[in-house]
Amino acid sequence: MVTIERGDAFDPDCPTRVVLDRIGDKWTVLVIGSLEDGSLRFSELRARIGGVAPKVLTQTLRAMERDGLLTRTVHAQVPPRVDYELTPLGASLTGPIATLTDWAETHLTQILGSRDSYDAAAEAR
Amino acid sequence: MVTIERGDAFDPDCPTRVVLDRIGDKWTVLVIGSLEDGSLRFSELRARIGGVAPKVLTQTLRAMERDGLLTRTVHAQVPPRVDYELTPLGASLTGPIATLTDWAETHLTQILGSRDSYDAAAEAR
DNA sequence: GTGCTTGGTTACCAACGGTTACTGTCGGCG
DNA sequence: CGCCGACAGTAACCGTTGGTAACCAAGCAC
Repeated sequence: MVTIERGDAFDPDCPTRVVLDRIGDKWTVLVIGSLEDGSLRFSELRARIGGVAPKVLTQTLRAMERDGLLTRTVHAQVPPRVDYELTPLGASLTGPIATLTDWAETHLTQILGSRDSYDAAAEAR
Repeated sequence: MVTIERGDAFDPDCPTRVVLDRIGDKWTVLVIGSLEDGSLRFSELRARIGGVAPKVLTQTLRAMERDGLLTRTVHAQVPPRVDYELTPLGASLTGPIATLTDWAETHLTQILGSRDSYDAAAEAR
């Protein structure tokens, strides 16, 4: 057996890397957080997530749709309306992501502090 | 109190974004995984993590050191020796990351399948 | 002196993320 | 009739970033 020793993702050819890349995408995380409690339309997502350019949001949404994390529903209306909604697969990601954001919130001050002292030391150097 | 509505990270000025950015970095995740069970030297990390360029590894390690996730110890030896080791803060990240990689491994086939059908549909279009 | 090892740094380059501006469509309004 | 505005993007451009290849410094063995 080839026991890939717990991590697996250390092999650049391992597809888990691909998944990690997607999860690692900043916007993906924020989109999932935004859709956690219901579907939203494009412009609502844009407003909810501060500072995202439409092109980038489109790219992110398409990639997520491709990966089966969300569904894209176009309503043939006069002002076009497109709803985005998490699939069960996408919803199953909210758990792990919540774990991560919890960690971030908990250790935020610690990190910022460490960063300050590092910069101060570099300054003095 | 300013209740930032569960997510917080939706404000681009919120420092949690910064933390998410770091966590979202592909290499950071892999470095933490590599150091999980003990310190490693630069070249060991390089070998362990497939496909990382020295420059990028250096950047990643410096950023992590700055954030207090790991310590960098230089031994004044003839062939220089530099050891990298997780701090308690860095080690506390292994939990959340494990959650994520577990998810990735569990849903990998599902994602890959979704991706295939999406591509097939696009092909036919 | 030359070569070897380790741990990087320094050009250099392509690709991607991001910003701004523009498009298409249709209803409504003047 | 003709123009405007809303929505959901797309197009063109451009700067930063990730990545590659080459080089450097220190000391010891030869």
